[in-house]
Amino acid sequence: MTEETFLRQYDSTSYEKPSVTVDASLFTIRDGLLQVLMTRRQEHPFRGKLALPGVFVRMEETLDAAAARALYDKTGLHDIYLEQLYTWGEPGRDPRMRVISVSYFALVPVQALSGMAGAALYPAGEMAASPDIAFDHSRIIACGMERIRNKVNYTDIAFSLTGEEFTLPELQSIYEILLGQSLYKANFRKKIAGRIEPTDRYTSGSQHRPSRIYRRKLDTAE
Amino acid sequence: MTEETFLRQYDSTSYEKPSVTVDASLFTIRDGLLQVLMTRRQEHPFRGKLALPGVFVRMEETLDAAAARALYDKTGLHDIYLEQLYTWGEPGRDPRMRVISVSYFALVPVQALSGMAGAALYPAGEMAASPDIAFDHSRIIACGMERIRNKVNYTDIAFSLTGEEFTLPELQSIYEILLGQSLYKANFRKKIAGRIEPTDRYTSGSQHRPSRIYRRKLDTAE
DNA sequence: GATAGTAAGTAGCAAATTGCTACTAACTGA
DNA sequence: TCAGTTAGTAGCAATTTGCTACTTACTATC
Repeated sequence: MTEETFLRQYDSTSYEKPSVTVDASLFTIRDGLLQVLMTRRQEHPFRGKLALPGVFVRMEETLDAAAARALYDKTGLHDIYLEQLYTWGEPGRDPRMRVISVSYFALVPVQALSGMAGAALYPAGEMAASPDIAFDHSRIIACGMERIRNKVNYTDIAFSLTGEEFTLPELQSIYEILLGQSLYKANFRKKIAGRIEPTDRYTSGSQHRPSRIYRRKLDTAE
Repeated sequence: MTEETFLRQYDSTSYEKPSVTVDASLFTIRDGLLQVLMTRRQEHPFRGKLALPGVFVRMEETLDAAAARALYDKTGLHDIYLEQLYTWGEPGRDPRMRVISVSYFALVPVQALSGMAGAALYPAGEMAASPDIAFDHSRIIACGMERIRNKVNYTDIAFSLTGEEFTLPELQSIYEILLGQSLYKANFRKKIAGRIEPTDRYTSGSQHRPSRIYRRKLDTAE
């Protein structure tokens, strides 16, 4: 059957349709590790297993809005960095019915989650490798981690994981965790020098040299 | 309403669901330009406008399979480079009903399309900029071009646009077209040297120095 | 068969970036 | 004051990139 034939015959009420959901992986850095927000399922299927927050897409709602809603329901957070990741549609990925899931990933500084009692964060690396996660959510997390790793070097997503103000050791640590490798201090500083600006303040309280506090430079038209 | 409540109440038959389609942009290089396969719509909506090949996803079919089917219907080609691009779900993108479209892009050497009378290829740049394309397919094409441009440098997707054998001037031209900039011959050659291997043959018939024919090296474990 | 035209292919230097080591600076606690 | 610790800087070597200029190999034409 060609596409034209199929379209001509198609009637939006007469064919069975898949359900569409959005699943969102919210990443943050805590304790020097990339961690991901997960919920424990109360219902069949995969009852008792960890899963990503997800919602069914409403008829009048954009996909982005559905993803934001899934995270808002769990965290109370608005306006966080959110990006579409990949769409998963394997028949059988949900044993109940055909479900097509549009996945998203989000990045927030851990401070933003402080109210949540930190309850639902789990190390992303472990989640990506665990065989004991609901649905195909383990693969989704792995996919998100890979996407982040790829984008760190040519975008500013790392800044989504800091507060407004940060020190360079903090920022470098974020880069290192996302990339999974250590970086040379001097080179790192040269590379990001153009994207940050110093404040005149310094950290204090540590028992070593204080570090200068920076903020992001919103591009002064190069 | 929280997610748990929503899930508990959800019954796969009682809610209205969006339709799910797959739209595929097949790119190739012809006449020194990136071109994309399009069809002219025979039906409402956007009758007479150019659109990407697309199909409704069948209940028992993976998304990848649906994308392959959409292209097979138009080209007769199997086993081409195919990658998921982005999922478009804006309510109103199809005036008939809520349609969520998972887009894919494909890359094929133009020789593979020879049988098709080349009928349906159009310059991708123009399609991406044209306001007169069906649905949001113009944006999808723009998104595909951008993805390709980003991936050229850190993957081998460019090879999907050559035949089995190629000359270095040909390959360089593909890179230049995909990247939208010219490259230095000597540097280009150094960079891809590790990923190709020479045959002992050369082109002939041109009225200048023949170029050596290469093929892709399937990685000999570095 | 010499020569002009053209594109393939190579050499090699300059500039920029990256890899890496080693230093100096600023704080605290003993 | 000194030891411990981390922040921050200097600077060289190695590699990659930007760029120019050359040599090579073919055809067509005089």
